[in-house]
Amino acid sequence: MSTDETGPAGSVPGRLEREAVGNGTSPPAGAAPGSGSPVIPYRFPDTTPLGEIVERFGALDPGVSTGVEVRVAGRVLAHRPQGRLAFSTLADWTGSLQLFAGAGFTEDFGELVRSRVGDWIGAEGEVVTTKRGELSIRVARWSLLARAARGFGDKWHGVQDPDARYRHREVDLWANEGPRAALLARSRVVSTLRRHLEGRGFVEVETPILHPLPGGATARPFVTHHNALRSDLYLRIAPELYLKRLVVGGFERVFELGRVFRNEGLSPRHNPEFTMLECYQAYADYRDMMELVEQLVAAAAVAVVGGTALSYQGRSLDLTPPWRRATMAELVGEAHGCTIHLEDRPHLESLARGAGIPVRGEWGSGKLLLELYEKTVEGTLWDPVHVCDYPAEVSPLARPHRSEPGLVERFESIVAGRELVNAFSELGDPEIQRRNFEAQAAARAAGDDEAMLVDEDYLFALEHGLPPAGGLGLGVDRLVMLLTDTANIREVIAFPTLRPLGP
RNA sequence: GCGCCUCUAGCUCAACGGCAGAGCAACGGACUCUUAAUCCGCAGGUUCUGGGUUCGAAUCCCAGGGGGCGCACCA
Repeated sequence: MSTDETGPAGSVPGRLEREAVGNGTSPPAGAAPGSGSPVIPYRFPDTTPLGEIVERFGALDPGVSTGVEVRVAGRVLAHRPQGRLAFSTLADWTGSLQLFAGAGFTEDFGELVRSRVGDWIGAEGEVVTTKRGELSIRVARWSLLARAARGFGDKWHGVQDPDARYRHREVDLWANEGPRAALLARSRVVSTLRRHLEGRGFVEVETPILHPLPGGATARPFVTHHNALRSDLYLRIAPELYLKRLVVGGFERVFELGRVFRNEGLSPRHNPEFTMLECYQAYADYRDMMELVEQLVAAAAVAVVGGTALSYQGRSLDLTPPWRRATMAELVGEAHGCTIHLEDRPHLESLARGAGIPVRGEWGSGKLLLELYEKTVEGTLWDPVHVCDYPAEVSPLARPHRSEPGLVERFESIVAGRELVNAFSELGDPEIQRRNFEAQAAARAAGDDEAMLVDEDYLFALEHGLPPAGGLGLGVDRLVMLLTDTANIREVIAFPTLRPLGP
């Protein structure tokens, strides 16, 4: 076998046969060992994308011969042999086009007739229209590029079983319409975010994924172990602290687009690993971040759907800047028809009990306000809102509000009832930061296993001076969900986390 | 982690206590303009797994496994 230049796929047809266990398919009878089973080429260069051909020739009259020869490659999505003629639908990632073959003008016509849905094929021929007027390639020569030994699902229904779709995404991508569009949209979103930030002078950086201490968010981490260092490390729950250390180091505008990992339950809106955009801008505050969020989201929307007004899950959604800005206290007051004062704890407590929230004694009035907001307001917000001015006690990394005691300059951007962005005027005072960390550590000691730890390296960095800065974190998967009108986060992740099969 | 629903041929689904079936795919054949091509033929099963009830279980019960949704947690 090692001397056979056609390689294993072409030289050992018997192997194909043994591996074709799925649906009982096997090579055509004509491809028995030694009797000329097709030779798979190592390359098939200089092809024209099918979408380009469709666009160039558009609508022609029936029965036209253009005189233009093209070379194309793709996957057979439908196959309609008809005696001494055969029609196939070939698709690549730019579009699809019909192949038109005939015994009188196509080399190896008999073999082409035996090709199957799912096979990869390269072909050369003239661009024509058939008698019925369909743009086609009149195949003169062709080559099998890969044999599909397994099927791609039902012709009408594709593959519907979610388990099969997510476990075998390669099948899903060919068998169903939506998934490929969703992943391409995701790519456009990421590319747009990156270009937009670079256009504003931001520099993309990469910070560690293996953290000696989890930090930058309240979440349970994944733990792993480094053998040579003989120490446990944590997969990052947020890049925040490292990015701000870069700002201390003089990187005035930084961003990172990357995966973070949180050891929490799965749901249609939560995957254990997800993509977050975080950026930090020196000399800016949280109001500047609101403007940045609006421009980033609007740019992504234009890139994917062509505008900032769209439809999500049957409801219209307008992402056009500027977005509404309201404080958390205002929104909670609106919902309950009263005025909220953070210092009026008995009032907050009675509202919470009225809303059926189990109030815990150790909660401060800030935590009470946050609970009220999350349980009674957040899910009801639809069009975008920047929810501003969070309680200090639930925001250990944000800077105290310039005029409102007990609050910090923090906002979350809520779109379609869900948190899309979390952002602050960054806390640069190392003494306040140390006190906040210590309060978190105390909560952790009291049993809150999502509370933060004291990060001495981060405090050391702050002691060298963090300039005034605004920072934001944006959930990229959720943004893609909004722009592709999908309800399940797994639809916009190529290979979502699934429970492993087997014993 | 808890609750509800679900799992039948490669795929999409019937059969719902009484012989496990259809369409598509695949395989063999016919067919010179098809479009979900059509027509003829052939083959395809641990009904997710293991127990139980019953004369008889895909169907009812119990346990386990995968998935979906909801709750909790969170972005």
